[in-house]
Amino acid sequence: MSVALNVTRTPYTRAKTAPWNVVEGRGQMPRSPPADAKFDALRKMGVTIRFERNETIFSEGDEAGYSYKVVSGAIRLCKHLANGRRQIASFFFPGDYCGFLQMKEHCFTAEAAADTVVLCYEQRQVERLCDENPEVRKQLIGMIGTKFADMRDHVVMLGRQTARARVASFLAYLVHRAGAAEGSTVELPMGRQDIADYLGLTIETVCRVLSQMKRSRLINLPTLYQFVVADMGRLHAVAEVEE
Amino acid sequence: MSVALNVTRTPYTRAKTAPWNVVEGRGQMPRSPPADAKFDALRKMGVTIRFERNETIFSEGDEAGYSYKVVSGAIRLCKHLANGRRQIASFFFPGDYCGFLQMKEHCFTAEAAADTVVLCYEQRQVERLCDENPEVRKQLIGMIGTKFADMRDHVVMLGRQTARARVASFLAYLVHRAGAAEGSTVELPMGRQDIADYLGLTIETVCRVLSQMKRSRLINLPTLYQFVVADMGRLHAVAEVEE
DNA sequence: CGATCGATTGATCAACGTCAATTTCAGTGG
DNA sequence: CCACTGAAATTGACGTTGATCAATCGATCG
Repeated sequence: MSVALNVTRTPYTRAKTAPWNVVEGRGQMPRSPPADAKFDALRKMGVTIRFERNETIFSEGDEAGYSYKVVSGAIRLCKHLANGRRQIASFFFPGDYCGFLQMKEHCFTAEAAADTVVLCYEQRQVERLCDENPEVRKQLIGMIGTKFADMRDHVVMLGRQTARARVASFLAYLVHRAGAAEGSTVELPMGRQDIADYLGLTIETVCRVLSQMKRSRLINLPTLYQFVVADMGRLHAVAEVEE
Repeated sequence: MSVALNVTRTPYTRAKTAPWNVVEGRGQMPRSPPADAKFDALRKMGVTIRFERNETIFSEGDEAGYSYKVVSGAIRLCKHLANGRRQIASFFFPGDYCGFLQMKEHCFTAEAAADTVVLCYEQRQVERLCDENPEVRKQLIGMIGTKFADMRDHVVMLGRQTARARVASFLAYLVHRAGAAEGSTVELPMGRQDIADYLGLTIETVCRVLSQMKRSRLINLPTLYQFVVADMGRLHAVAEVEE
């Protein structure tokens, strides 16, 4: 799967292919709220697997035999372009279901954006369960709908927002997903390059915007992988207006 | 739904709200292939409606009581931003199903991008049919999967492609959807502003790129609403490499 | 304590947006 | 059929945002 690229800029940390580390234990449950309802019928069939940051979960072109539910960490779904660039189409956070009904093969690559624990399901079983159980079906369709809405928002962001607005939107989204209040510390599980590749920017631009937001006391960055929003109102203003 | 905007640039042709023109006849079938299989169970319940270019089909915030199948023309699904700009998240072409399972209200606006005929279904009935008939369900889920893949490609385009590459990708997509061969004339049902709003560019940039492609004999533009690709290989090269 | 990798900052540049004319096109009425 | 009109498309001149290139910083790990 890995192709020799004639890259001009520093290549990404090469995503390692996972040796399929099956973990016996059950990972701790998500920090975030995305109401989990009960997905128990599925959970019973899931196998817990741990991935290190940058490990590949599946590659574009692989047969789509499994689907995943994130327990902790984060998954990035991305496409590697011919010129050595990357675009991340989605992140999956704890509670998110990452699967694709009726797909023969994956058209994107999934990698761990941080050290990540997932529950892994056989696709066939998910589909069977879906056929049999209308409740599970509703759940799953609901999730798909949510992802759809998220992706449309992503499209709007990429098409029409400035760099500042994109970063602000992203931070606001993370705060929302974490169910955090103004002033509380929120995890930023992925690296700067991942943020850039999600927002359609360069890592330098992301850094500059974050630094500038920090200087203007809109946010604080206690560590590389955490942030605090001082004023959600202002953050939303930057995210939405920013004309 | 229409809000007074303090717009600086020339406003779009104001989308007229449809007086719900129910048409008795059946529109001519799509020019394009998107293998229709059979959707007959649904077709029976559909009501044919005609919309003029720029008529609103439904607005963001409306109750999601109906779904639509495009017979001819094109629908744009878009978001109107605070600063008077617009981003189109999807186009729906003949054969496409535009509907949203398990959604209380629409989070995007749908408008006719050209004079358009649709089949309109009651959402409740679609869902009931979906519950009862596994075949219809598979069909629908398959369509959703296809739209998902399209949207991911859209994200990649917006995030990582140059203006030239975006226009080339879009034209290639239309050729593909039309099932057209190199050298044959393909319809470009929507206006330039719609193309710009889909590609995340300005109308001026779209015009310049199209003109330049015409000058370099990559494409021809017999009328405003038609184009011919001289060399699909070159078009794909521009769409994908374009580093 | 050095080495390494990711993050940050600065200087410069090019792609695309903005603003401002035309030009073309699709109707409409004589 | 042709002149007139308004809307959309096109083209040009110029400015701004974010990309590129390059150097430095800072944390983690032997």
